Amino acid sequence: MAGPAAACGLTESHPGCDVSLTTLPVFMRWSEAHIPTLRDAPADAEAVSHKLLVRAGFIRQLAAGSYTMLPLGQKVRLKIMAIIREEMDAIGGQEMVLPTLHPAEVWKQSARYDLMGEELFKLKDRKGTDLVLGMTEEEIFAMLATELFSYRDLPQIWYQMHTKFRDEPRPKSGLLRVREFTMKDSYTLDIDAPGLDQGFDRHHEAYKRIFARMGLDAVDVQASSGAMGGSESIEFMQRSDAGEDWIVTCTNCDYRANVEKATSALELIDDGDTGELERFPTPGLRTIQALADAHPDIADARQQIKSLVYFVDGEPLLVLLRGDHGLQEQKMLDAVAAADGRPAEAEEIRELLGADPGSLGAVGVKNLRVIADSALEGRVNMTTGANQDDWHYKGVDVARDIEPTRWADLREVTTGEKCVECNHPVELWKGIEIGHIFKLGIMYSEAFGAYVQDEDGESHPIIMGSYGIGVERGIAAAVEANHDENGIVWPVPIAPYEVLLTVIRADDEDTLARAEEIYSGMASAGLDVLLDDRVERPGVKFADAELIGIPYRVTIGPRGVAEGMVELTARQGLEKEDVAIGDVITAVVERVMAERNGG
RNA sequence: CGGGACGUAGCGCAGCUUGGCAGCGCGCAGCGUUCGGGACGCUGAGGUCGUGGGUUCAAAUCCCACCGUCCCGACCA
Repeated sequence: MAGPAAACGLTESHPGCDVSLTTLPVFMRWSEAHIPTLRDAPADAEAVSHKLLVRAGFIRQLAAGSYTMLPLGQKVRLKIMAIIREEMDAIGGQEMVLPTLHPAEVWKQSARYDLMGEELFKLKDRKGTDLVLGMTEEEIFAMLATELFSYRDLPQIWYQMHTKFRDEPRPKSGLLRVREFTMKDSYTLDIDAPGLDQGFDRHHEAYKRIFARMGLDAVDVQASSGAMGGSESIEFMQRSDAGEDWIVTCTNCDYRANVEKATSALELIDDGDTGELERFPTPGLRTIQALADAHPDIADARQQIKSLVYFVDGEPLLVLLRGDHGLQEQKMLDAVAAADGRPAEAEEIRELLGADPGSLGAVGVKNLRVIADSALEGRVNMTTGANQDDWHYKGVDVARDIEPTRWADLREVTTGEKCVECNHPVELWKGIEIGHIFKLGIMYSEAFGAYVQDEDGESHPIIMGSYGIGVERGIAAAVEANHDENGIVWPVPIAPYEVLLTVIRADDEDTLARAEEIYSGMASAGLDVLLDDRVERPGVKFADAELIGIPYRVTIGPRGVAEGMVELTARQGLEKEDVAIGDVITAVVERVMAERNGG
């Protein structure tokens, strides 16, 4: 069929090619029985975005955590990448492409070969050489940075967008947690801390613009740097029940942080005067609650010291918290600069402390490291296990009777607690991490010898920052945030197409000819337009259009054409209006242009 | 890695308890009637029943092992 040549990039090699739904290799309709499942999809089980993206023909799963981007999905992906590229270039970023396949040697040099554990894909080539598939590329960029010698070469912002690999223990939720995905990773190189701050702030602002343009309302929150190392990091979280992170935000001020980092204000507790340390029998009382119930006068949960035994990086650690507080494991790991931690087994605990969980405590413990939560500081008349089954101590004066190796903020914030900055209540919500920016410092520069000389000829390690955006995760987050019971509702800037021409009676020559004229005019006007010239019943085409979620739909049918009219429908809200054929291109251009840059 | 579920046609599933011709719906192909909100009739194509082993005259069905996928947990920049 004769199509508008300008519309199809393949036209020269495919003279008959037309851009239309029928040219998509995969375009599927689903049985009626299938649709209710889609509509009833529980928000907290399998991610809605996954169902929608599969059913609307954007992605296909190859294996757990591996996805094909079908033509529609690839269109969205490329639009997101274009937005990222524009904003990165705008802050002075220079795009390059580094290998994904790395010699293991490189990762051993930064110590991350072991630090990253099993999440790092490791393989061997035919000669037996150990190789790694990159999960992020601080190492390779640091190696490149060894080619810089002078402060005059700085600052630099380098970036790339390509595939990263992670051997996730459990890929899930469609595109939200995968083993292979596209990441925009960028790196700043600076001579000093103020330079790093500037590069970091530029990324912070650029990321806000990127996510706003993607139609997301991502929230920037304080975050733990985890195994990446570094001094400070900010995550960009899209609120969604499909997310896996919990975020704490103040209901009054602008305090916001990942629970892995967040803290809160606590009410002061008056313990009275310090008393005598005394053992007392507590037969059968093995939980905080049981002890509190049995001895409400001295062992309210807030008067107890909770003692947990962990192994962090293989070493035992006794962790102390207030009885009613929960441990935030990432905080514990950050506090002792460990990569990896797990609760100790009952036998291990007995061997270390001589008692079973339920009767543990830190009084008199000298044989292992003790880390205590700051909420215990200055407390007296506390109750805790005596490291002998069925015995506890009361009258514990934390300062007098316990010698923590270290104090740290370890407890997990919960709903209803007060903001650490303004004392108003905080709330918790789930979010999808779509971006993360880190102030790394000099660890990679030192590992790879990336030094530059300053004005005085003195040599300094380059200070690095690193910054990541997960492209496919951004697609999923956008769908989580923009859908209704009929399907996806793409924001214009990342929609696979901006306008869809739905031809009713595409087997009618006059109608189709008129539709192709409109198509051609829209393409010339710079619109990203798709023509649905399938010979299908109207209901089918409308339902598909809504499932796919192209922002504007122009319905062209014999009835309207006879009167010189077409129907313009916005996907958002599905409001329809009749427009004269002569005006439709202008009408759509106006609407699309107003939304194209997002925000 | 622990717990749970599942694996039968392109998709969604039934059949398995009680072994005996491999089925249904949708989709797909052809013809016809339809056509502004998921039409219908007739005809037809399409399956190593996840893989391997075992029991049996006979296995989709019973037993064992393995593989894969999903969910919960653990884990996770």
